[in-house]
Formats: sequence, structure tokens, C-alpha cells
Amino acid sequence: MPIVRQSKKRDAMLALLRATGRHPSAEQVYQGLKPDYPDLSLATVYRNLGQLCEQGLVRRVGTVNGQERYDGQTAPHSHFICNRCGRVADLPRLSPGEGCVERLGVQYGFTAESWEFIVRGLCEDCKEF
Amino acid sequence: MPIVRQSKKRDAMLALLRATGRHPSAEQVYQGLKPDYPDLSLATVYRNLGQLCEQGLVRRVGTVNGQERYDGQTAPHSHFICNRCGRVADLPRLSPGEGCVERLGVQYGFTAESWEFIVRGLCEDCKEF
DNA sequence: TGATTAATAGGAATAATTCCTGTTAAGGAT
DNA sequence: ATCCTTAACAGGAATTATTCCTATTAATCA
Repeated sequence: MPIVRQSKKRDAMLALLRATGRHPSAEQVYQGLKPDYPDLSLATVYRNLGQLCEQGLVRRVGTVNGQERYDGQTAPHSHFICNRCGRVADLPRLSPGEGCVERLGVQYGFTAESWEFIVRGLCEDCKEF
Repeated sequence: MPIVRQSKKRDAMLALLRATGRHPSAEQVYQGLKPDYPDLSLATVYRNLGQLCEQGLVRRVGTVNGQERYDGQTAPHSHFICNRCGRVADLPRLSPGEGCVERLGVQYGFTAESWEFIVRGLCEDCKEF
């Protein structure tokens, strides 16, 4: 595991992810930073997203229309995903009882590293088709 | 929405998905049926998986290593996904309190169509690295 | 200030999924 | 039973999100 150096672009990515509530895709992060970093490469975005996830600073939310979405908010919470427009919205924490996942791990023999609750449906705007 | 005709291959896909507990990918469904249906096409597998999902007979479980996984079990339950070997296992139903999602829908303005709880970590075999 | 190597751009490569064209066959109408 | 409409299909091409590769740049430490 190599040491992590300071990187302007990675810092900007994390700042963007923390500032937005939109749970952007890699492409959207790229488009969002391209104006400020004209020589930004999409490969750099993917590499840094992966690294930020490994560091636990960013979470993968799930794939929407074939594209992974990322979240810079690390406090535990859940997500709503619109099946029509692909919008990802935050929901309050929704989880089974305290210690529930741990007990299941013992029972089924796994070690839980993370868990998530996702609601899918139609958002306010898409309801009226 | 066109009428749904009887199809040997689609029936076989559904039977396979209902019989297995492995939550296979499209490719795995294809490989599993190829012996019995030598002229089966991967495009057919994808098309029928999509249709079965629309009909509510099959559920998408989530992407593991870039591949979507499918589940023929429609009774409500949750899933464990191994971060190392990609194994998907069933867990008992884990959900927030009765009516909780409905209340959130009212509060946040969405219409929920489905929800899922996913635990990720290391399975029994992968624990010992 | 120089050495080491993480970070990067840019473009090529990979691979899951979708699309397209001509053919086959399910099932209702005759 | 036979004809008609069109859903289902095979096979292969196209699309596209993501990863990989190579040479270059720059962060950090001695």
C-alpha cells in the first residue's frame, strides 16, 4: 500500500462530492471539474474515486443506468433512486436494529464491512409521468 | 406493451433462476442453459431477463464486479455480497418498520416501487483471506 | 537540491450490455 | 388444420462504462 500524496485534483473531487447532494457519476464529476482543471483526465477521476472509496472518504451508492454513483457523505444514511430520471436522493438512516447485522454475521458466517438500504421508485417530478 | 407469448427458453431461464440459490449473472444463466439449448443467444438471455424483471418474476440484486446479478426468488428477503469472491447469499428479510417506507414516501414526495437491504463484507470462505 | 515514486494525461484496450437484420415460430383468426 | 400477425430469436455488430498502458510531471523526503 503506497503512501498517499497530496493531489489538487483529488482534493477538488472530494470537495465537489462533499458539497453536492447529487451523488454524481464519474462522468459528472469529470464534467464538473473540467472547467477548473482543463487537462483533467477521465482516467484520473476513476483512479481517484477508487482510491477515495478505499480510504473510506467516499461511498459507492449503486449503479443507475449503467453508471456507478458516488457519495461524499460518510455519515450513515440511506438512498432513494428514481427509476425514471435516475435521481439519487438522501434518506435518513434506515437500518435494522442495533447489532442486528453483527448477529447475522455470526449466524451466517460472514464479516460485515458495510450495509445499505436503497428505496427505488418514482420521484416527485417523475410521478406525473 | 405487446402481449407475452410462451417461450421455451424464457421458461427455462425462470426455472433455472428459481431452482438456484446462486443469484447468477446473465453470462452464468447463458452458460447454465447452453447445454440444453445449444443455439441460445446471449442477447436472448439479456432480453428475457429484462422482460422477466418487468413482469416482476425476477429481481435485479445489484452489480458485482461489473456484472448484474439476478434472483428468481420474489418473496421479500435481503442479500449478503462477498467483496472478495462476489458470492451473493440470501439473508432473512431485513426491513425498517412496517409502513416506514410509505411514510418516507409521503414525507419526501416519492412513490416507492421496491426496496432492498444489502450487506457487504467477507464470506466464511474468504474471511481467512 | 536531488532522488524516489505517486499522480497524471491521453489514448488504447477490455468487457458488459444493447442494438440491428433477417429468420423462426406462438397463438389467434379463418 | 392452415394462414397471419408479430413476438421471440440467433448471430454478430455497435455502444459505452471502466480499466489498462506508457511516458511525463510533480509531491515529499533525505
